[in-house]
Amino acid sequence: MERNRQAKASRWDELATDWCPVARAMSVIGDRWTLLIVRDCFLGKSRFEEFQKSLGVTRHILSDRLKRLVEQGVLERNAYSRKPLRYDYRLSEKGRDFAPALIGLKDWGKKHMPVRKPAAV
Amino acid sequence: MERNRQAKASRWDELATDWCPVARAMSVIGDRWTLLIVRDCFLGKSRFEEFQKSLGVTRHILSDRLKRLVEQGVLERNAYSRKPLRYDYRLSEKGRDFAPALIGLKDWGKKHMPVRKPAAV
DNA sequence: AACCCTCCGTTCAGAAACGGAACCTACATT
DNA sequence: AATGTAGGTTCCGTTTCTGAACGGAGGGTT
Repeated sequence: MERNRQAKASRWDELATDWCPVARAMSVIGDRWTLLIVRDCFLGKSRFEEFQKSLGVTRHILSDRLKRLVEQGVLERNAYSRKPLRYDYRLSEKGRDFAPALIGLKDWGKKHMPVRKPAAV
Repeated sequence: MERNRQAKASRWDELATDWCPVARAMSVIGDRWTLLIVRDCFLGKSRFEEFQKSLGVTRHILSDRLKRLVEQGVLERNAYSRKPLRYDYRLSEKGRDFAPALIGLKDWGKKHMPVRKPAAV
């Protein structure tokens, strides 16, 4: 019943209590997908299927990451339809405050990670 | 002999060719440790053992991440001792340019991820 | 009503990544 | 010769992720 992610403190949860704020930030976004979900939110996406199509991540992981982001208060989940009960995910204040960091990453990527074609097949 | 990390393009390498600069940035730092190594570099650390003590990451993973960061041009590896051949790792230009993003993350962590004691045992 | 569609997930098996500990190499110290 | 230090590598078991299929609640179509 309880979150078994909580149950046994992994390296992830250890980061959450680190003295360094960067490490604590990484305890939320320190994986391949979470930050990209946040980015998609900044780009106006808000629904499960939108994220899934955009990222190509497995539904399983996406489901987990969204849950985590909501738990962490980065996203807010609310029903946008009542008849077929459907939820979407939108940035909270905490999430919107991520903008500067995201811009920093964007600028760095833009400057230092030029797109290179995958080696010709 | 060749890097087998290269051999089969995993999800990681796909990110490196993504249209979005944030995604490309994540292809470098999108894991639990890499960014923290970079942070340590900003804090003046430069040697394997220093990183290892600071992060508590396994030597195996640390070794891999350092190699990756050097390949990516974020760090530069140079021999600081010749007699017992020893290397250290220092930020390149590309690495130093990471400062704004790092500061963004630090500010966010500071504001939104208060240190909470690990639940009392 | 029977059928198919959409949305938001969950389940399962196999593959990849990670963690912990021991080991290795090269030199220096005692 | 034994011990220590720095920078890794190897081995192996555990955790996490992927890919693909399945579920279930509702809607729309015929």
